[in-house]
Amino acid sequence: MQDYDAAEIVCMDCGFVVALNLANRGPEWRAFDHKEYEKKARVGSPQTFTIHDKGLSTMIDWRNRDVYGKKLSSSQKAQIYRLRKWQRRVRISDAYERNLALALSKITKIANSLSLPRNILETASLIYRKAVKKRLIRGRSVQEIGAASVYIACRQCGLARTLDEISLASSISKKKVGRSYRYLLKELNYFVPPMKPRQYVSKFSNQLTMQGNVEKVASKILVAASELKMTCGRGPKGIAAAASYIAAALTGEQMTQREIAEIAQVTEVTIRNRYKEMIKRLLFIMSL
DNA sequence: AAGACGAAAGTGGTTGA
DNA sequence: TCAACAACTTTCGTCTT
Repeated sequence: MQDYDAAEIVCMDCGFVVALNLANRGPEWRAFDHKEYEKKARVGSPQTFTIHDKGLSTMIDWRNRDVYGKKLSSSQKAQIYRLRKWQRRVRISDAYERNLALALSKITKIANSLSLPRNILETASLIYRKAVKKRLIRGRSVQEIGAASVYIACRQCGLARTLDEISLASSISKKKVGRSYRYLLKELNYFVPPMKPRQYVSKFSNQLTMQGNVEKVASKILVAASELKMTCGRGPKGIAAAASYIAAALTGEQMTQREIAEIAQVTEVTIRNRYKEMIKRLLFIMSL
């Protein structure tokens, strides 16, 4: 996955940055509202769901000149003026378009502040479009639905982002994001599998700047743990944190429980409980 | 002195009557 | 609508390195 805004190639499994400094082949601008969009749009830009008309519309130049650069006669000028007016009306005429333009810019903002890869942004935009089409936004906050779309997009792509992070980036309370999230899932008939601990592990090890094999060991522990049916009914974060802790210890990279608890957003107690269970079971298996 | 440990009470969200 | 409930957190005193 390529993230042009951050000029990175990002692994969609774990969010790991594979390469930096790509050439940006997309448009060099971003549009936050329709006016700005009109100023910056040009032919040949790639299609994207993040702009309300998918970046596909034509636009009439504002200078009153013809293709040869000659000034237009006054009757031509008047005609062009009328054409422009109509085009404006056609493009952002109804509430639908206006809503979309606003919401997509909000979604872009959230995604950027979380430095999410481009395809998450596209997915979130697509989800939002569906929501609008089904008239699910009526009487609801655009921001809330936007934030929820981003969250769903993350979950669908298996990127470990918590409600907290989304709520922080969008400055909308966790409760509201969660509510809208469930609402969208229900109304759009989406199914989102619960987070796998595995996905958290990669996130943690990135944030902890641990070496690659710590992550590998942690994954192995998780596989073993889930085979032992130890993962059901438990919060995936706690399990992932515990696995990371054990893996770090095994590879001689000793992390304190607090350090892991900090970035995993669980308490040391939870890590302790999980990892004690795991150690017990794993040792038992190994002694067979 | 810092980290790890564990008991006990508290919290917020889900479930089932 | 409400109480029971499971998972997790908070708090705090004690043990270990």
